[in-house]
Amino acid sequence: MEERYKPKKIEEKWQRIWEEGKSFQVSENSRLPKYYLLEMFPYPSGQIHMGHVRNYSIGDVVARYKRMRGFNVLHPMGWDAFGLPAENAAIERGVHPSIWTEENIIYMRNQLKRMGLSYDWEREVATCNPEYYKWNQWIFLKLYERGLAYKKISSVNWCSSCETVLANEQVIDGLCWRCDTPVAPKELEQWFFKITAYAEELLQDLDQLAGWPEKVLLMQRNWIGRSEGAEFDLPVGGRRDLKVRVFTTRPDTVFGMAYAVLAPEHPLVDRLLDGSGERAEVERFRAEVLKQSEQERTAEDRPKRGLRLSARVVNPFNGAQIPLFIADYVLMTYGTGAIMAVPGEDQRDWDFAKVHGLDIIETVRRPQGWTGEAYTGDGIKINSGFLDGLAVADAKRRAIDWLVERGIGEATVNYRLRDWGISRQRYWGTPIPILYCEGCGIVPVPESELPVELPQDVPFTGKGGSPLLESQRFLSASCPKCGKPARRDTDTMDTFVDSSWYFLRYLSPKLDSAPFDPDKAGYWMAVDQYIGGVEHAVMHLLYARFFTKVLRDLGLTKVGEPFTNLLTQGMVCKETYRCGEHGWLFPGEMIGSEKEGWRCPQCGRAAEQGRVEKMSKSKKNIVDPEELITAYGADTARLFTLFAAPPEKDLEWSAQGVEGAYRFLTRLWRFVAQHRKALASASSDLNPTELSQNIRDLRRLIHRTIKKVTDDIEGRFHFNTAIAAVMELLNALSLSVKDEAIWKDGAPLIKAGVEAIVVLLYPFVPHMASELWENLGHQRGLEEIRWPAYSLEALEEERLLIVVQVDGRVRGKITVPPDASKEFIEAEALADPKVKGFLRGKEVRRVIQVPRRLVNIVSEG
RNA sequence: GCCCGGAUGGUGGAAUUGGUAGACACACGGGACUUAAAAUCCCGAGGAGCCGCAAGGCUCCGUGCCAGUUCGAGUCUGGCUCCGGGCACCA
Repeated sequence: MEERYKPKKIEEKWQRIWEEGKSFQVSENSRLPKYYLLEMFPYPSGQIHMGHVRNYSIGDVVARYKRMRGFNVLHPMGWDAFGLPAENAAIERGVHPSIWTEENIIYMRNQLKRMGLSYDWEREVATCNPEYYKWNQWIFLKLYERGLAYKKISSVNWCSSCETVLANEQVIDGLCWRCDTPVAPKELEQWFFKITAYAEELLQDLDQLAGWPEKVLLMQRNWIGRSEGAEFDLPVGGRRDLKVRVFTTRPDTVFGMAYAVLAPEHPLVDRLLDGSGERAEVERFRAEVLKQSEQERTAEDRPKRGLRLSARVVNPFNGAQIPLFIADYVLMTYGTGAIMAVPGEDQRDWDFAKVHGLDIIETVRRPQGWTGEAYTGDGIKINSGFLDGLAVADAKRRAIDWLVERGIGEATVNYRLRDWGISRQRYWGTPIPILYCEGCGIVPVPESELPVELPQDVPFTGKGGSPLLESQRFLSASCPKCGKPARRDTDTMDTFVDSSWYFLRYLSPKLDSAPFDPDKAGYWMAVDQYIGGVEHAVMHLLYARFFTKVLRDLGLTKVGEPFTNLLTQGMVCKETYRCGEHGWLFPGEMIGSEKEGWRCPQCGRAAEQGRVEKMSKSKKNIVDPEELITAYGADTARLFTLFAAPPEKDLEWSAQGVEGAYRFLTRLWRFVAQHRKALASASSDLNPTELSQNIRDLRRLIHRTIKKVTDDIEGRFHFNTAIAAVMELLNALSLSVKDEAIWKDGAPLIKAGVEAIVVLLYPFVPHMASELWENLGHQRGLEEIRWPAYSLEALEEERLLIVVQVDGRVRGKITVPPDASKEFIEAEALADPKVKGFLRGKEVRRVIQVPRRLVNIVSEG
């Protein structure tokens, strides 16, 4: 064994051994219980970043740990390979998206392999391969057959100069990111998946997900946004043929209705106009509203803008004619696109009524001393006709009954969740398998003709709509029904479609007769542990849950929830530097020094140290994992990211922290190298003669460390504290080996301690642990070794330290035998000289004991 | 704006169920080794103050801010401040 730790050499060695030995390939044919571990697959952007290093290091700990616990672990990896950056690279650098993507995958796969991650690479998938996206198309057709895929008009961000659709991130302050032209909405007919058909089930089933973080469940619940209420019609004054259907969650407040509001886009608005003057005003108002984002329109701190129409509507409950408005704070996408407004009991309506000088009628008695504006709490109904005297909940029911009896309304459940728009006017995605025939209309591409492949020969200009429109070969087809010429749909699918079922494709990645093998899904599903960034807490996870339910209803899998346990990891952050004039600076490009201060290379002015932010290219605070691995090795990179913070918290990058992780590994290496010979001759049995106190303490520490590391990995993924415990054990062993007496009687224990460290560290730093294990004389690799057990007997404390408080403040400490009685401990505590001092002249009122920990003596009432 | 989180020494963090705040590590300071430096090893340390020649001992304050519950609060409750994630075409 070499004296020096050479990570490059040993990491290459073990990676080769794992690869040649196919150590991590798994099949369904195992007597062991299955464990499906999944990490969110990366977008192949070019290089892995620290977020990936963190995500996959966490995952690999779990994978290797679970194998040691005797599970048949499926741990796959693949590529979320469709997306905008590839198309941007094509536009900016003239590389074809498929080539750019393929090169990135090759490079990044190599980087992941150099991290020593225990994937079954035989199962790798890339969503941009026709063998994969064929099944996106197949699933689309199944959804279409079931009425779960449909077309409707919706608006997109349109740059009139580039004549193209922009993604939200390509719109900067309302302007096109390429040409600074103001972006305007444009109405297009687009494909939607009817996720709302599953809204109730998606909500209900959250209750089954005990293994998900509470905050994610809450975010999903709020996103789905179920609200119960009523829908009913308001007749338009003097227009027998017209009525406005409104949705409200507060049917009990109908007697407080001061006015009604339509969304400016509401189709009924045009039919309510009186003359060209009003039409022009409405057009002007609509144009203003269109400039605002939905977020701006609904912001509670902005003035609510509205336009009063000449038409009036009738409150069916009391026959009152009330004003009708169009206003920005009512959205066409929620409810019926129209509301009744009750300023007394709704703050938005209250704000609006104040601005427009409208009546405010209170319909719920305010509590004593109420000073607020709109009152949304419970109470007794007033000013409400037949509802007077009822509580809010009863009044809601009575009001709905009243509506139902007269046939003008009904109880409804409304969701904030909207259908999922999947159309994208782009090239680098899955083509939507639909044809348009002049005679037959919309015709799905027959299954037998899938996949509809992306054509290679298209220009990438960033202008003029989807590149697919430029390919005649792609565009023209013949109608499968009548054989006449037909035109292909040129939209491609949202990339969230790809990632909504990839975890199923891993189960049979090469199958060409179905998206996945139902038998294999029966064995592997659901995913036992899913690990990825918090930023996916709502959308990706909701879409994947939706797809799983649809695939279940298609009879392909039995599970209704894809991910049993979820770990959402925090982001990787680092400090930033910027120049007042030239913006963000790379630490490496600054001039000057740490002592005299860093300066901007362009203007020489002092660089301000900005705050710690999420690593991103734009803020120039990225650290390339490649350099890290080259300089220190994969084990150090892994150890640092796992030790610096618990997984769910943000991780702050620290060059010194990396240095520290490396130093620990070096120290461990040196320790084993120095004592290897002595350890080799140590027997593995302890001398049965009486052990000294020091040796008994060391034995307890070893077992306590095994327990601590086990509990930290198993229960809560707190790898930082697990590693800290191992460090403590190494510190203790380092002291022990200096003690002749311990060597004499306890050599086997030192050996057991070193081996425990190596085995416990294997999930974290597998290369180093494997190399040390081999050097300790073991023939079988750690892949075949079981996780160590601890002995309860060895954990037994020989004496307990009890803290003694007087009136809640620590005043003394006593040591007692572990089986000491309450009475004994109380007597000892009261007898402690320091405690006595604090009790002098005071009366003991009561004594509180926490078993094995603490005594609190309360002296005054 | 709305929804969801977070804040603990000079720094990252620990304290798992309301019971010794600061484990482990980094940075720092001191010492050993060395001709010297690096590396390594050992020691110290939350802040303020007090007692003592010294070793050492003692007191108060302290987990973003303000209240509250409790014998006891980093942990629970209410109200704030600041920072971050998501908000439906980034993935």
